[in-house]
Amino acid sequence: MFAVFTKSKKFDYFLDNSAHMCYNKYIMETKIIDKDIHLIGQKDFVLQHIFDCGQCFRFNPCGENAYIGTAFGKTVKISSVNGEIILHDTSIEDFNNVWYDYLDLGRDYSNIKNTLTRDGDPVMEKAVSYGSGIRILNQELWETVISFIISASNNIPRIKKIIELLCSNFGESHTYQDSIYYSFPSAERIAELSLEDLSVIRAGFRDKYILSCAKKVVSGELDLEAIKAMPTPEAKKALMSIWGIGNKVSDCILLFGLGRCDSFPVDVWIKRIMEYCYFDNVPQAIKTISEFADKKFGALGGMAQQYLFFYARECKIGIN
DNA sequence: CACCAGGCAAGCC
DNA sequence: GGCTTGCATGGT
Repeated sequence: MFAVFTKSKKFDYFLDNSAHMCYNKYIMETKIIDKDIHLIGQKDFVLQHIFDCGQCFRFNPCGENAYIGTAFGKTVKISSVNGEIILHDTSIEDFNNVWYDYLDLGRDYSNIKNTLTRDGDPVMEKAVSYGSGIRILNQELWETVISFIISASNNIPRIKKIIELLCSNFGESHTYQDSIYYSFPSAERIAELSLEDLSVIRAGFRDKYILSCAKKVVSGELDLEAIKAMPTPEAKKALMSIWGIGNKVSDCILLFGLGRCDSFPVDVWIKRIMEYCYFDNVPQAIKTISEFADKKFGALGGMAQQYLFFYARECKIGIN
């Protein structure tokens, strides 16, 4: 005996006594038990691959096979149990409006991996096998801009620490599972701070970039919504007009905040692994590596970049 | 102590 | 245009 529970742009939900069942056109089946949403048969989804490949800085391990983090002002714990992905203590509304897109659940990563390894390239075969469950998160643009300004000449643990301090000091608090979490502070909130106020986050020389960027957004000189609609070259140019954002950081923002999957950011890790795997370990100019990647990976450059980045870090390739 | 970290801006030539 | 240098902070 089924009854229609609710209907969204992405799913039709049916009520079956205590459990809501639904089916989506993209592979997976979804089951809602109490306030937990179970993704059954979700392919190409490994929490460690998604949250430990340096694309986002606000999700952290939480016990065995679980991560907890905040995005779009909402906190969620995601676990992996017996092949099911469980989003804990969330709602259908948040799943549809936030987490479905954030986790990029509408994209077929098997197809992407097949395409990247189609030519039998042993490098991509290996990279894809290491990070088989990677998905590129669709993150909030403002947060991505500031996060990657902070990333410049920095290491991932410290980037995470600085962002956490930024949020806990200046974000808005909310409660999730009896603990307090903080949203990413708005441009308006940051713009009203002084450099001295901001010094508590220990961002070093990047503090002035953060402040300047926030003020540009608040004044309207920088319109992030307009950038979303721009073709990639124009969007990149607009991003690079921001103090503290250069070639590499803008490529990261294009990929992680603007969904431009062809963007191939070349950082020290990517430079090393590309030289090691494709240039006989001979140092190359960043521009050479970019052009090689664009030609080889084309529209899937960003995807390839994430598999390579994860692979390089897992294997410490290029380090000695 | 030096060197490095998901680079960038500014100052040179 | 391309190349060099200083930069805040924390870890090894």
